[in-house]
Amino acid sequence: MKTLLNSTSQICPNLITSHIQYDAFTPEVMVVPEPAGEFDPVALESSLMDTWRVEGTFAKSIDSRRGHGSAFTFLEGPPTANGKPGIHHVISRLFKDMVCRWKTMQGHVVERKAGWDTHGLPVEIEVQKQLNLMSNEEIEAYGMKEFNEKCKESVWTYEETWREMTERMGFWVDLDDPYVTLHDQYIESAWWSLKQMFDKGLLFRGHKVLPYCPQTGTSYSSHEVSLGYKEVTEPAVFVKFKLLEDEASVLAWTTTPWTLPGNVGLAVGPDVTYCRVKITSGPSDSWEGRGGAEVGEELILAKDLIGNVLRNHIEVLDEFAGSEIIGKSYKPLFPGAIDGEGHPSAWTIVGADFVTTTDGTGVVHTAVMYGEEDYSLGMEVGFPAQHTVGMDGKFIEGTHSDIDGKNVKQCDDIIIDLLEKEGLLYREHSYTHDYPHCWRTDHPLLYYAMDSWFVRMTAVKEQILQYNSEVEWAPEWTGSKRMGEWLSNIKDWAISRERYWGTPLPVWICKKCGSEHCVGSVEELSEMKTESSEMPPELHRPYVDDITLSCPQVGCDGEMIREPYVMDCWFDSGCASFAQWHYPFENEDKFDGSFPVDYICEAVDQTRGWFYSLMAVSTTVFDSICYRRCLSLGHILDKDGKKMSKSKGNVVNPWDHFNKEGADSIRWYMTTQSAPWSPTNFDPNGVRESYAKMFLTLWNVYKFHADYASLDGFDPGNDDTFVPLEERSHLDRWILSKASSMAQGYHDKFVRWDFHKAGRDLEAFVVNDFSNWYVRRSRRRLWNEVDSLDKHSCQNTLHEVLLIVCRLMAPVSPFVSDAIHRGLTGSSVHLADWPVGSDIIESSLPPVDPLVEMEMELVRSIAEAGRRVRVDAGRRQRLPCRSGWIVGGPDLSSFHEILSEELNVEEISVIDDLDTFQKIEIVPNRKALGAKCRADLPKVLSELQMIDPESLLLEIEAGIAAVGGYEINVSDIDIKRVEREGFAAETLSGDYGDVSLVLDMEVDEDLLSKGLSRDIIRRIQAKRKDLDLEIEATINLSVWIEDGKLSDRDWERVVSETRSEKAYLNEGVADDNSMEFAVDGVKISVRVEKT
RNA sequence: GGGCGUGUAGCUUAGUUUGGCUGGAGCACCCGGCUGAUAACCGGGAGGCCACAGGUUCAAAUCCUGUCAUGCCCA
Repeated sequence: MKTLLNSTSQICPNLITSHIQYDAFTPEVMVVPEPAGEFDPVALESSLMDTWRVEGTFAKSIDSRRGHGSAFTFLEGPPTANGKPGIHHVISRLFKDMVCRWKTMQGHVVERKAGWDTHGLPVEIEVQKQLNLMSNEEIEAYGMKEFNEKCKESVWTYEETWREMTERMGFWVDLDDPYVTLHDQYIESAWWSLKQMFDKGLLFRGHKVLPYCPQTGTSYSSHEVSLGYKEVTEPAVFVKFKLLEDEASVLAWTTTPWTLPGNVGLAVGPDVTYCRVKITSGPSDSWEGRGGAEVGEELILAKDLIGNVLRNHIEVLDEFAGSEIIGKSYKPLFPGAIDGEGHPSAWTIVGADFVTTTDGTGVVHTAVMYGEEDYSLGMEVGFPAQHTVGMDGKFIEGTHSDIDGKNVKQCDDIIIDLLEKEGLLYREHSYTHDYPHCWRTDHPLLYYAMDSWFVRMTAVKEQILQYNSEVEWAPEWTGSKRMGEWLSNIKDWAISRERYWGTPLPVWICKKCGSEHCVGSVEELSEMKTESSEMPPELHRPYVDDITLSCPQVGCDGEMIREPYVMDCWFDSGCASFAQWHYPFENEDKFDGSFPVDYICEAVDQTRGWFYSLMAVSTTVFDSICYRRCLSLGHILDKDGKKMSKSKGNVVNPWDHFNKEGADSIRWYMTTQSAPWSPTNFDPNGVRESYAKMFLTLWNVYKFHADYASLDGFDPGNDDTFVPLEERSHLDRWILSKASSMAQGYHDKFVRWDFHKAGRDLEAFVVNDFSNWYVRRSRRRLWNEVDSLDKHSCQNTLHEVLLIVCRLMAPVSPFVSDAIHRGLTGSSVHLADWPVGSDIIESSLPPVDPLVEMEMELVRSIAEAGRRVRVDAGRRQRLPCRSGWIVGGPDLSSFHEILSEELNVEEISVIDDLDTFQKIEIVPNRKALGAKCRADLPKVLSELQMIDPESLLLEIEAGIAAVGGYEINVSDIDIKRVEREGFAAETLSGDYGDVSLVLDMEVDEDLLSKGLSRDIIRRIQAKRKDLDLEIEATINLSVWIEDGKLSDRDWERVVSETRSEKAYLNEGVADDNSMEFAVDGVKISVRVEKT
């Protein structure tokens, strides 16, 4: 007799050896499977990683598709390797990988170049912390060259960790030839693109108001600002601005008195109501601090705020809309601090929509350089943009003799005194609010207009909106709403940063004539540099800072100096589509073949990040979209829906799962547990569930097949054991058809980005249809040691369905699918074709047979119903029924054998006489009736309930039915058949109509004997399992039965089913080694011994 | 403060586009059954103010308005 190899120590024997040579263009070499062994995902995945490395499977999966000549291009959003990869990186890499693998299997060439984002503030901050350099001065004292060297090193801190994670999770991307934003080639491409913008007149100099720390000389990103909010109490003042050609003053409020010398305008709401009031009494007793107003003095402020602001009795003289005072001039608070020459709007009242009456006076003091709204308003109405404060945080000479050269935050009090002396202060008070502070020095930040370079995105608004609408976004609203809203309020893009580590801004300005020049290549730099300048060893600061250019203006012999900025690192990554190829300096073919890219995928926070910068660059440089499809992923949160953060201690380490359930289980879990764009609450139990349900089940199906195929020497490539579809059993044809329709649905869901739904369907198929029904029903077919058509039929079917399943799941879970595929065919699933096909490859799915699918569905429903019927009738499952009847429905005679086993019924027959067991019921169709009866629906429903169904049906057939005054026809009701009382029966409704199952509840000696034998067999088998016996092992058996009878035939069945070598019935006496149990009052003792 | 998501059983979720039968599954739990079938399987049960409050409608988880919670982006 053949024996099954005990192969628990031998995991996937085909994996490690790489001697098998594959060629995607030769037919697959089928193999006799080896026994599968126990499922050990970590060992399996580790050995597959080795196999892939040795075999070069990734490269082969690409190269083998070159024959079709159809590319699908992917662009990797570059991560920064100076931070550790976390679980959230796994999810985005998963969806990148999944689509690329899928498209590869569809026959496309999918090259995947890795990329690294290596510039930017986070890198500098990291190094500053490391070296304890807390200001720009300290960095410069340390040495910019040395500092940047440190940055360059720091960028690779976690590269190895990233590589390990990437390989371990099975993300196929070319890490050996990545694009790197700090490479000269990459920088040169970025320079080139900036020059395109410059030549189109889209690059300009302006100011950007940023939170700025004068102590460190650094402006801050919003991220850094959020690190340093503190609650502070500061002086706030109500200031009188004396109108020219009018007795009154306009009252304005500010919490930053130091900005008052820079005041150049007052903003009012055009639609806000203002009042002119007259002071009618002196100050109240409760007056605090400095300031005041004379009786008779007139003030203007918003009507709604009079009560909040004023501390004198007043008389309202006039009431008017803000628009009426727009254009009026007032006396500057600090004459001479700002030169208003050429700015007629300076020190006038202007209208602005952002003015509200929620606080202050309804009049907004505007100092152009010290507030973002102030600045944009100033640009709009033509206020002078001049500083009263230097980069050192001190007032510039000539502002006012009392404050010149002094730190602004220390001047609040002096300024208030000055105002008081001039009679310009109405009132002061303390104001408590959250204000950003420098996280390094703890000093308050100043909002300060920094010199900055901009890309004029406002000039290409229409184009970029158009291109955005051409992208296929998943989900749709990321594009139409999130991105669309953002773009419709598009602002010019501030691309310069006053930093050290980044792509240097390639703009030089002539000291003599002031002309600007943007350098677009290394060659151009070399041609234009002055003789005394050296070519830089790399395109970074400080080297490029030292280069001066000869001014190209005709008639100018000036020297050009570089603007000392680096570029926003979003600009770097926004150039990835061409800079990864060093286009246009080389690789023109590669760029042409991959632009616009077919697919990108990142988390949703990239909408305003990389998704935008790519689109901004491609619109301004190429006048084109950059990507055709964009999948925007939801964030990964902890199991309670909270953000993962180190401080909360809820960060999940992917390795915890890599080393436990394996990468495939994480990937499957992440794919199936929610829509890609929905936030994912990461539940470690969910990963375990995926492992236990999907992978364990699939592996055991595979093991079942492989173990017997190995034992039988089944070779799927052997024509002698192949069974044509039409000769296979209904069960085989059913699972093949079911696999086929599932595959088609799976594919359709992939196309619609519904990967989660696709995965759930596949899982349901594997667990419910394939394992719990097909394999369970087929188990005995393979136990048969003799070769038979039926056994071969089953083996071929198992082989074919497993292949379909592996190929469908390969993009999601590339390890287990490959292990099984290699076990079945000797070749990698990643070299196999997508079973559903594509526009370039054929489908390989078996035919769909809707009839057999519908019949089997009914058979399974009947089997389930049978168990319910037994429970209701109190008849245990192992006690057979003599007869069962099926009433109605399609012809299920081909399935009677299955049904009789499932139901434990000796004989299944079909009868037509519905009325023996059934009656009809009328179920109202609410949708149809509601449309017809509207408000009368409840009345009609209750009347319908009263009517005799049989006669109503007759009336409907005759067309004379009416209920509650409404004519009722067939479409208003559904007819349902239900079993009559008193039968052990159940009726099912479905596409096949109504079908009833009726069971015969009679009991006789023969049935009791059969039931008894099943119970005895079951006990013995459990005992065998307890004893850890091999399946082939034989036993010696003794059975004693009291008050019951087992027929000879049933006793023989017990003996053979339990592989008993010696068997004794009612011989000798039961002893301590035997087990006792009772079935239907019959006492039984059993003794099992190993032979 | 603004924009865009999300909120359904203890947990993970389907259903929301297009209103209509008793809101459907899985995990966990309880009862029963079955098993040489795997961390399994089958039948049944318990568990839902469908975040909350209004509105539209004969009818709302679904449409509308507002509120709350949570997440992202912007200020």
